[in-house]
Amino acid sequence: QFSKQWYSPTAKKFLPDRYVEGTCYICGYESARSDQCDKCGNVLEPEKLIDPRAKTGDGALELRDTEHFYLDLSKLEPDVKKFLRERADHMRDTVIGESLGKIESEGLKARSITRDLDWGIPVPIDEAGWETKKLYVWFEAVIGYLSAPIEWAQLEGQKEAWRDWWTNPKAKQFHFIGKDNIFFHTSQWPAELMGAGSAFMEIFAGEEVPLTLPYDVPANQFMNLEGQKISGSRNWAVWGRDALTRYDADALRYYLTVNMPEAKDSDWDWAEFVARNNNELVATWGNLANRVLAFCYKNWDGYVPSVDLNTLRDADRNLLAVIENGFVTVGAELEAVRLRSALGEAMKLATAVNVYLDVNAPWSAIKTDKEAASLTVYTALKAIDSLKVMFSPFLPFSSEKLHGFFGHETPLFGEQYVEDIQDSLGTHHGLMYRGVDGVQWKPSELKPGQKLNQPGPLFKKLEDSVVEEERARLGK
RNA sequence: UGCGGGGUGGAGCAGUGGCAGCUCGUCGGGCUCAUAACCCGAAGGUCGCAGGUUCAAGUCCUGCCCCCGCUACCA
Repeated sequence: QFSKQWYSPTAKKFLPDRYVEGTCYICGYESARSDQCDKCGNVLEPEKLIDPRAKTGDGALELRDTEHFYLDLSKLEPDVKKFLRERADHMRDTVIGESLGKIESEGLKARSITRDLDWGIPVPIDEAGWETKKLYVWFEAVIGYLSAPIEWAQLEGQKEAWRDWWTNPKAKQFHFIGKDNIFFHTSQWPAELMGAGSAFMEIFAGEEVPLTLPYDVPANQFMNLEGQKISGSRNWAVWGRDALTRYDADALRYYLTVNMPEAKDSDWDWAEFVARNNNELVATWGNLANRVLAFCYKNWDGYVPSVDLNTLRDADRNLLAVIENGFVTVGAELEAVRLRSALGEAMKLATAVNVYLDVNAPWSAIKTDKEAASLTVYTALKAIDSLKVMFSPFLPFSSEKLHGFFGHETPLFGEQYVEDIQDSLGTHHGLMYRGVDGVQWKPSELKPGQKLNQPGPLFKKLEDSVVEEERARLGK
């Protein structure tokens, strides 16, 4: 299909609309973008722009025909609608509104999948004129969701392993993205998959099997920084590697999770980071683990109290039942990708253990009734050993550390490592993971009398001065 | 302009037509195992604005205001 596009003979290339500005043919504003006038707000037809010029300074412009490939999504509109309606109940309102809601009000239109760009993946056509064109990133990048697992499976030496996700009807695929990419993941990529139907597997493996469609696209809104949009070029950012030189990964992960823009934009605020780290992560959870382990390590000579499990009191059993139920409630929130809520549920359980300790006061009981104190400490330890698992998706490093304090034989998590990979394109790094056997998402089976390792604080309290230091780094 | 999402105590959020909740902060009390951490209690809200439907509205309807995104041949 052909369309008109502004071309710069000087630069010998087509210019994206956003690089073209001129006089608005509606209100006369002289610095209108070619597709929309910032003065009067009207959407413009780029070819009607008066006195068009390149923002890049590439001389006079002329309107030329350019040919591109299109995905005729309108033909798949009924299929995409059906796909989204089937998922509307478990997908976020923001995502369904932006996808199904929009399609219902505006329809699904054809989209070009090639661009006049000098970088990117070439269009695989040998005719003159196509050598200057490239595949549009959102047409090809999403294919990586399929091709990357296939490559991974081959590297792992289990050629068929990728099929666990792609031809297994029980597989649930989740796409974690930002709100600006909702269309590509809820509509275009599913349309590509549905359009291909079982043809991909027929060509690839000689079987007529369809590929798995996405189950959920839990897109987040945006996170700003100290009230402004994050911008790498202006250094208005929190750089991961840099921040990790000053803060523990789990402290950053905690704040990112509780502040995750699941329903609306949120703001990274350094004062709030410090407050939440100190008042919630350290105080409620870190202190709980530390106070019980330290108390036990000191008074039971480094061992879990050797209690008879049949003598557990009602209060002990009740607490453990509440904690055990957390694997259901936290698990359900995780599955529904309500991560803030999942973490909040786990924190509530940590508070429940703090309350239990306050009521049973083993530091008093130990003076008069060591057996009772043993039961309380054992119960609290077992609860913490379970909570560690519930916190582990959010706070993997501290959970592993805590796991170590308990003296368990196998680690909580497997091992990540980098491997050099050789393929037809050369050598590149592959991020690999060697897992741990068995299901980890289950209540603790802490053995009475188990040997503990010397415990210590899980997290660090942060000084208030951090706030000014970090704010001073911004924008420089 | 059109479409989608958001606007709820000081801060951040949840809320399915039926007594407006949670975390933090604030104030008061308790405890002393713990990183001055933990526990209990209290104060604090005309749910963006204006109408409407209903026995009953934060929730449903209409209009308006503000913020963000999509409406891009940017990723």
